[in-house]
Amino acid sequence: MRIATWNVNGLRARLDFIAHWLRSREPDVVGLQELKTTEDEFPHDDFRALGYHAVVHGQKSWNGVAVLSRTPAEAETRGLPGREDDGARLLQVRVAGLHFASVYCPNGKTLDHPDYAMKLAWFEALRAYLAGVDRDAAVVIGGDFNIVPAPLDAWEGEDADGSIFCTVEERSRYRAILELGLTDLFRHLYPDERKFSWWDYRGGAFHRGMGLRIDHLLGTAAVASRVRRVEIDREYRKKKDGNIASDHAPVFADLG
DNA sequence: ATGACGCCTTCCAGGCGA
Repeated sequence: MRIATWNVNGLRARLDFIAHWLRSREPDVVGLQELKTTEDEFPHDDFRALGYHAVVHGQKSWNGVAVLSRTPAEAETRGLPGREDDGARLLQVRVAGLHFASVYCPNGKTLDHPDYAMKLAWFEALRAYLAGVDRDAAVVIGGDFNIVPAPLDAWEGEDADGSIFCTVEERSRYRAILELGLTDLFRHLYPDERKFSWWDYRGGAFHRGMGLRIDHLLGTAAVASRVRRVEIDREYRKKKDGNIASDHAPVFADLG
Protein backbone atom coordinates (compact mmCIF):
# COMPACT_ATOMS: atom_id res chain seq x y z
CA MET A 1 0.00 0.00 0.00
CA ARG A 2 1.26 3.43 -0.96
CA ILE A 3 0.42 6.44 1.24
CA ALA A 4 1.35 10.04 0.53
CA THR A 5 1.18 13.68 1.55
CA TRP A 6 1.32 16.71 -0.71
CA ASN A 7 0.85 20.44 -0.26
CA VAL A 8 -0.52 21.27 -3.72
CA ASN A 9 -0.67 25.09 -3.36
CA GLY A 10 -4.09 25.54 -4.93
CA LEU A 11 -6.03 22.44 -5.94
CA ARG A 12 -8.03 23.92 -8.82
CA ALA A 13 -4.95 25.45 -10.45
CA ARG A 14 -3.07 22.17 -9.95
CA LEU A 15 -5.69 19.69 -11.14
CA ASP A 16 -3.93 18.54 -14.33
CA PHE A 17 -0.63 18.29 -12.51
CA ILE A 18 -2.15 16.24 -9.67
CA ALA A 19 -3.82 13.92 -12.19
CA HIS A 20 -0.45 13.35 -13.87
CA TRP A 21 1.08 12.39 -10.53
CA LEU A 22 -1.78 10.08 -9.51
CA ARG A 23 -1.55 8.19 -12.81
CA SER A 24 2.20 7.89 -12.54
CA ARG A 25 2.63 6.95 -8.85
CA GLU A 26 -0.69 5.21 -8.21
CA PRO A 27 -0.93 5.97 -4.48
CA ASP A 28 -3.69 4.35 -2.42
CA VAL A 29 -4.20 7.11 0.18
CA VAL A 30 -3.13 10.75 -0.24
CA GLY A 31 -3.38 13.65 2.20
CA LEU A 32 -3.56 16.98 0.38
CA GLN A 33 -2.99 20.42 1.87
CA GLU A 34 -3.48 24.04 0.80
CA LEU A 35 -6.49 23.33 -1.37
CA LYS A 36 -7.48 27.01 -1.35
CA THR A 37 -11.00 25.97 -2.20
CA THR A 38 -14.31 25.13 -0.57
CA GLU A 39 -15.85 21.68 -0.54
CA ASP A 40 -18.59 23.02 -2.88
CA GLU A 41 -15.95 23.87 -5.49
CA PHE A 42 -14.00 20.65 -5.04
CA PRO A 43 -13.84 18.73 -8.34
CA HIS A 44 -15.11 15.41 -7.02
CA ASP A 45 -16.02 14.22 -10.53
CA ASP A 46 -12.47 14.65 -11.82
CA PHE A 47 -11.06 12.58 -8.97
CA ARG A 48 -13.75 9.94 -9.35
CA ALA A 49 -12.75 9.62 -13.00
CA LEU A 50 -9.16 9.07 -11.85
CA GLY A 51 -10.31 6.33 -9.48
CA TYR A 52 -10.24 8.25 -6.20
CA HIS A 53 -12.74 9.08 -3.53
CA ALA A 54 -12.20 12.36 -1.69
CA VAL A 55 -13.09 13.57 1.77
CA VAL A 56 -12.69 17.35 1.96
CA HIS A 57 -12.37 19.93 4.71
CA GLY A 58 -12.17 23.09 2.67
CA GLN A 59 -12.17 26.85 3.01
CA LYS A 60 -12.40 29.74 0.59
CA SER A 61 -9.05 31.13 -0.65
CA TRP A 62 -6.77 29.70 2.03
CA ASN A 63 -5.82 26.47 3.77
CA GLY A 64 -8.01 23.43 3.18
CA VAL A 65 -7.14 19.74 3.48
CA ALA A 66 -8.43 16.55 1.88
CA VAL A 67 -7.81 12.83 1.74
CA LEU A 68 -7.95 10.96 -1.56
CA SER A 69 -8.30 7.19 -1.49
CA ARG A 70 -8.87 4.23 -3.78
CA THR A 71 -11.42 2.79 -1.36
CA PRO A 72 -14.07 4.92 0.33
CA ALA A 73 -13.06 6.71 3.51
CA GLU A 74 -15.12 7.73 6.49
CA ALA A 75 -14.51 11.15 8.06
CA GLU A 76 -13.52 10.98 11.72
CA THR A 77 -12.42 14.55 12.56
CA ARG A 78 -12.86 17.83 10.65
CA GLY A 79 -10.80 20.67 12.07
CA LEU A 80 -8.38 20.60 14.97
CA PRO A 81 -10.57 20.58 18.09
CA GLY A 82 -10.46 23.96 19.82
CA ARG A 83 -8.55 25.56 16.93
CA GLU A 84 -11.20 25.60 14.21
CA ASP A 85 -10.91 29.40 13.90
CA ASP A 86 -7.28 29.10 12.78
CA GLY A 87 -8.37 27.66 9.43
CA ALA A 88 -9.28 24.33 7.81
CA ARG A 89 -6.05 22.55 8.74
CA LEU A 90 -6.87 19.03 9.89
CA LEU A 91 -8.94 16.19 8.52
CA GLN A 92 -8.79 12.64 9.84
CA VAL A 93 -10.44 9.73 8.11
CA ARG A 94 -10.73 5.99 8.55
CA VAL A 95 -9.51 4.27 5.39
CA ALA A 96 -7.78 1.06 4.31
CA GLY A 97 -7.28 -0.10 7.89
CA LEU A 98 -5.65 3.21 8.86
CA HIS A 99 -6.57 6.27 10.81
CA PHE A 100 -5.16 8.82 8.36
CA ALA A 101 -4.90 12.54 9.07
CA SER A 102 -3.98 15.30 6.62
CA VAL A 103 -2.62 18.37 8.43
CA TYR A 104 -1.63 21.84 7.26
CA CYS A 105 0.19 23.37 10.21
CA PRO A 106 0.39 27.15 10.55
CA ASN A 107 3.33 28.93 8.97
CA GLY A 108 4.02 31.46 11.72
CA LYS A 109 5.39 34.08 9.31
CA THR A 110 8.03 35.70 11.54
CA LEU A 111 9.01 35.35 15.19
CA ASP A 112 7.44 38.72 16.10
CA HIS A 113 4.19 38.14 14.20
CA PRO A 114 0.99 37.16 16.05
CA ASP A 115 0.81 34.08 13.80
CA TYR A 116 3.94 32.70 15.45
CA ALA A 117 2.27 32.53 18.87
CA MET A 118 -0.79 31.05 17.15
CA LYS A 119 1.46 28.42 15.53
CA LEU A 120 2.93 27.36 18.88
CA ALA A 121 -0.54 27.16 20.47
CA TRP A 122 -1.82 25.22 17.46
CA PHE A 123 0.93 22.62 17.87
CA GLU A 124 0.07 22.25 21.55
CA ALA A 125 -3.54 21.61 20.56
CA LEU A 126 -2.36 19.11 17.93
CA ARG A 127 -0.38 17.26 20.58
CA ALA A 128 -3.41 17.19 22.89
CA TYR A 129 -5.54 15.86 20.03
CA LEU A 130 -3.02 13.19 19.06
CA ALA A 131 -2.59 12.14 22.68
CA GLY A 132 -6.13 10.83 22.35
CA VAL A 133 -5.45 8.50 19.42
CA ASP A 134 -4.86 4.81 19.99
CA ARG A 135 -1.11 4.36 19.68
CA ASP A 136 -1.57 0.61 19.27
CA ALA A 137 -3.58 1.25 16.11
CA ALA A 138 -2.23 1.96 12.62
CA VAL A 139 -2.25 5.76 12.58
CA VAL A 140 -0.69 8.06 9.97
CA ILE A 141 -0.34 11.83 10.28
CA GLY A 142 0.74 13.28 6.96
CA GLY A 143 1.14 16.91 6.15
CA ASP A 144 2.94 20.17 5.80
CA PHE A 145 4.26 20.76 9.32
CA ASN A 146 6.08 23.99 8.54
CA ILE A 147 8.81 22.85 10.93
CA VAL A 148 12.32 21.73 9.97
CA PRO A 149 13.01 18.92 12.46
CA ALA A 150 16.83 19.21 12.50
CA PRO A 151 19.71 21.07 10.84
CA LEU A 152 20.09 18.14 8.40
CA ASP A 153 16.67 19.07 7.02
CA ALA A 154 17.57 22.65 6.06
CA TRP A 155 19.77 23.72 3.15
CA GLU A 156 21.45 26.20 5.48
CA GLY A 157 22.00 23.53 8.13
CA GLU A 158 22.80 24.88 11.57
CA ASP A 159 22.96 28.42 10.19
CA ALA A 160 19.15 28.29 10.08
CA ASP A 161 18.86 27.49 13.80
CA GLY A 162 16.72 30.08 15.55
CA SER A 163 15.01 31.36 12.41
CA ILE A 164 11.38 30.65 11.58
CA PHE A 165 10.72 26.87 11.15
CA CYS A 166 13.94 26.18 13.04
CA THR A 167 13.39 27.65 16.51
CA VAL A 168 13.75 25.72 19.74
CA GLU A 169 10.06 26.42 20.47
CA GLU A 170 8.91 24.92 17.16
CA ARG A 171 11.27 21.94 17.25
CA SER A 172 10.39 21.06 20.84
CA ARG A 173 6.69 21.05 19.97
CA TYR A 174 7.32 18.84 16.94
CA ARG A 175 9.39 16.50 19.09
CA ALA A 176 6.60 16.38 21.70
CA ILE A 177 4.33 15.00 19.00
CA LEU A 178 6.84 12.29 18.07
CA GLU A 179 7.14 11.42 21.75
CA LEU A 180 3.49 10.38 21.73
CA GLY A 181 4.65 7.31 19.81
CA LEU A 182 4.86 8.62 16.26
CA THR A 183 7.80 8.02 13.93
CA ASP A 184 9.01 10.21 11.06
CA LEU A 185 8.92 7.51 8.39
CA PHE A 186 11.50 9.17 6.11
CA ARG A 187 14.07 9.74 8.86
CA HIS A 188 13.35 6.28 10.28
CA LEU A 189 14.48 4.60 7.05
CA TYR A 190 17.19 7.09 6.09
CA PRO A 191 18.93 8.46 9.22
CA ASP A 192 21.53 10.48 7.31
CA GLU A 193 19.91 11.44 4.01
CA ARG A 194 19.64 15.10 3.19
CA LYS A 195 16.49 15.56 1.12
CA PHE A 196 14.07 18.44 0.94
CA SER A 197 10.33 18.64 0.26
CA TRP A 198 9.91 22.40 -0.31
CA TRP A 199 11.81 24.98 -2.37
CA ASP A 200 10.95 28.66 -2.81
CA TYR A 201 9.55 29.48 -6.25
CA ARG A 202 11.85 32.48 -6.42
CA GLY A 203 15.45 32.90 -7.28
CA GLY A 204 15.97 29.44 -8.75
CA ALA A 205 15.95 27.91 -5.26
CA PHE A 206 15.04 24.44 -6.54
CA HIS A 207 17.93 24.19 -8.98
CA ARG A 208 20.30 25.70 -6.43
CA GLY A 209 19.40 23.10 -3.83
CA MET A 210 18.00 25.68 -1.40
CA GLY A 211 15.22 23.63 0.19
CA LEU A 212 13.70 22.47 3.44
CA ARG A 213 12.22 19.17 4.62
CA ILE A 214 8.93 20.27 6.19
CA ASP A 215 6.44 17.74 4.76
CA HIS A 216 6.29 14.63 6.89
CA LEU A 217 4.60 11.26 7.14
CA LEU A 218 4.40 10.20 10.78
CA GLY A 219 3.24 6.74 11.81
CA THR A 220 2.62 4.70 14.91
CA ALA A 221 4.72 1.56 15.47
CA ALA A 222 2.14 -0.54 13.60
CA VAL A 223 2.87 1.61 10.53
CA ALA A 224 6.61 2.15 11.00
CA SER A 225 7.17 -1.60 11.18
CA ARG A 226 5.60 -1.96 7.72
CA VAL A 227 7.41 0.85 5.90
CA ARG A 228 9.68 -0.36 3.06
CA ARG A 229 10.45 2.82 1.18
CA VAL A 230 9.89 6.56 1.50
CA GLU A 231 10.31 8.84 -1.48
CA ILE A 232 10.37 12.62 -1.60
CA ASP A 233 9.18 12.92 -5.18
CA ARG A 234 11.27 15.84 -6.45
CA GLU A 235 10.46 14.89 -10.08
CA TYR A 236 7.08 16.43 -9.35
CA ARG A 237 8.55 19.70 -8.14
CA LYS A 238 9.44 20.26 -11.81
CA LYS A 239 7.18 21.57 -14.56
CA LYS A 240 5.21 18.70 -16.17
CA ASP A 241 3.75 18.97 -19.69
CA GLY A 242 3.91 22.74 -19.37
CA ASN A 243 1.99 22.71 -16.07
CA ILE A 244 3.49 24.52 -13.08
CA ALA A 245 4.39 22.49 -9.98
CA SER A 246 3.52 23.29 -6.39
CA ASP A 247 6.43 24.64 -4.37
CA HIS A 248 6.18 21.39 -2.36
CA ALA A 249 7.08 17.93 -3.67
CA PRO A 250 4.82 14.98 -2.86
CA VAL A 251 6.13 12.56 -0.24
CA PHE A 252 5.06 8.92 -0.43
CA ALA A 253 5.74 5.77 1.56
CA ASP A 254 5.24 2.11 0.68
CA LEU A 255 3.90 -0.12 3.43
CA GLY A 256 4.33 -3.89 3.27
C1' DA B 1 17.82 45.87 1.81
C1' DT B 2 14.93 44.29 -1.67
C1' DG B 3 12.73 41.15 -4.63
C1' DA B 4 12.54 37.07 -6.81
C1' DC B 5 7.19 33.25 -8.20
C1' DG B 6 2.69 31.75 -8.12
C1' DC B 7 -2.03 31.40 -6.18
C1' DC B 8 -5.91 33.72 -4.53
C1' DT B 9 -9.68 37.42 -4.97
C1' DT B 10 -16.80 40.62 -6.01
C1' DC B 11 -10.97 41.35 -11.88
C1' DC B 12 -6.73 43.45 -10.31
C1' DA B 13 -3.27 45.29 -7.02
C1' DG B 14 -2.25 43.44 -2.95
C1' DG B 15 -2.16 39.63 0.57
C1' DC B 16 -0.04 35.44 1.45
C1' DG B 17 3.07 31.61 1.35
C1' DA B 18 7.80 29.54 3.85
